[in-house]
Amino acid sequence: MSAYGQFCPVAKAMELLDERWTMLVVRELLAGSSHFNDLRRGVPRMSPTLLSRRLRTLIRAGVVERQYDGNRTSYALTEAGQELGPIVNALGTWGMRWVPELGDEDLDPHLLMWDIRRSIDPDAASNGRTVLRFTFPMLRTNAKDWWVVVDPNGVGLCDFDPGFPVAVTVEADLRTLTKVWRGDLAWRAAVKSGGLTLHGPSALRRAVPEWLKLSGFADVPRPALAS
Amino acid sequence: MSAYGQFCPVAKAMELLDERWTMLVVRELLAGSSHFNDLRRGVPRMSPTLLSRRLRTLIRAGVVERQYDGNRTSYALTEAGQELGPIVNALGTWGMRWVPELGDEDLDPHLLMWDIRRSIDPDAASNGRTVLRFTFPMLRTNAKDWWVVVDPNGVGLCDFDPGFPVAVTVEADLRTLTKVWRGDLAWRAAVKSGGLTLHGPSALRRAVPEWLKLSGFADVPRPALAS
DNA sequence: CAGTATCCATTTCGATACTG
DNA sequence: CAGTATCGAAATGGATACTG
Repeated sequence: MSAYGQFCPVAKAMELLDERWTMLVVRELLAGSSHFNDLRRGVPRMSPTLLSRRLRTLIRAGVVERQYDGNRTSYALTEAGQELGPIVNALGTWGMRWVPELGDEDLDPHLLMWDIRRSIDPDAASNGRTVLRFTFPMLRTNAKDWWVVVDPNGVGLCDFDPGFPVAVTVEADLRTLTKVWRGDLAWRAAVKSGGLTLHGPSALRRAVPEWLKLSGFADVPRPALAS
Repeated sequence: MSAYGQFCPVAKAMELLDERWTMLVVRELLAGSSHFNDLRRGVPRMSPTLLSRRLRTLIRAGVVERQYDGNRTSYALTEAGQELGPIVNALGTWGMRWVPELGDEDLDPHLLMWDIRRSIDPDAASNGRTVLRFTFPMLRTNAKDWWVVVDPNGVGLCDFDPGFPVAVTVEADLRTLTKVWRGDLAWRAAVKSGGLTLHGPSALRRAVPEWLKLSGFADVPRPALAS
């Protein structure tokens, strides 16, 4: 029931790509996730059953390949999948420009931290391990506190205290940090508004914006607003 | 229930754009249709109720504008809608490259003739009105015979004999003409295979390929096939 | 870690007929 | 021409629990 009955190549593409969640799974693969549970973190509200089904559909369509390296399963984009990169990029750019408002429903600390984690350069921790703590005081859930462990070997994300000393704590309103990440709000303005506060030695505090890269779409030029 | 609960701009874009049929309506608007019943011809299997609903959604999203010119309603893309042009294009290109097979279900004489009609240059009829007849002998439906009336003022499409003298008749197998239109099969090869035959004075027969432009995606380079 | 199984509420869509 | 009304069938997906 998902076929359009059209020979038009746009229709043939959309038969696959307009299924709910599919583009977000592709986006997550493009962003570098390759294991099932990593993919899940990029689409936190998707049930594992559905993710599994979408992956199978993408494999059948020749967009994704399943690999068994050693004893882990992983997923990778085929050449066809890689060619969706510019499309996902264009969609994100379009979304930034024309769907700028976020509802409270769109804020998600799990996804935000997952994205932030991914964008941190491991080499930022020049001298050994560095831990950043993020806290969202307004949240009452178990998604309130996060620890990002930056290590030359990689960047880890915990929702529990891993026990290492914390260099800087970022205390933020969820919406504020989300807007900063998206490039909707300047870091400086966020701090000024009180929606974002750093705690820690001032030298380290000043270094935080160096580590914490923003979304790849943060620099998309917004359309001039008509009023 | 169609929201993703993500601040990611790709997700925000797809909340709108991954709804079934939506991209095809946009494609049709980009191709130049602006009236309800013209749009319908570009998405023949979509019910009018659903088209109406999608248009309303697109209007609410700021992608389409409804206009009342004189006594006709028409739809046009806004600036946001125009910016979907490159995306639709990229999707069609991707579809050509990676979804090359067409099922019998994908063949549709209504859509094919609608597309062919659109691509004919009215000025091709240099000396007054010219009528091309298309016939699909294998079809038993009322979609078997078509008349394309090329006139300096525009190109009309009829599924009944308008009564004007016919310059050339194109007799074709539906799949063959569809493949020619998509650029999957060369005109010459189609004729040779017997899937496409022209009837009429040879001077006019030779002119047909000049009038009958192919799909905008016909020239997309196909990926090298692995075997 | 990498998924499957189950199950039902909800949505969605297609077909058809009809209207100002 | 430009839609709306209605209605049932199908599918879709969310939640949750479970498994090798």
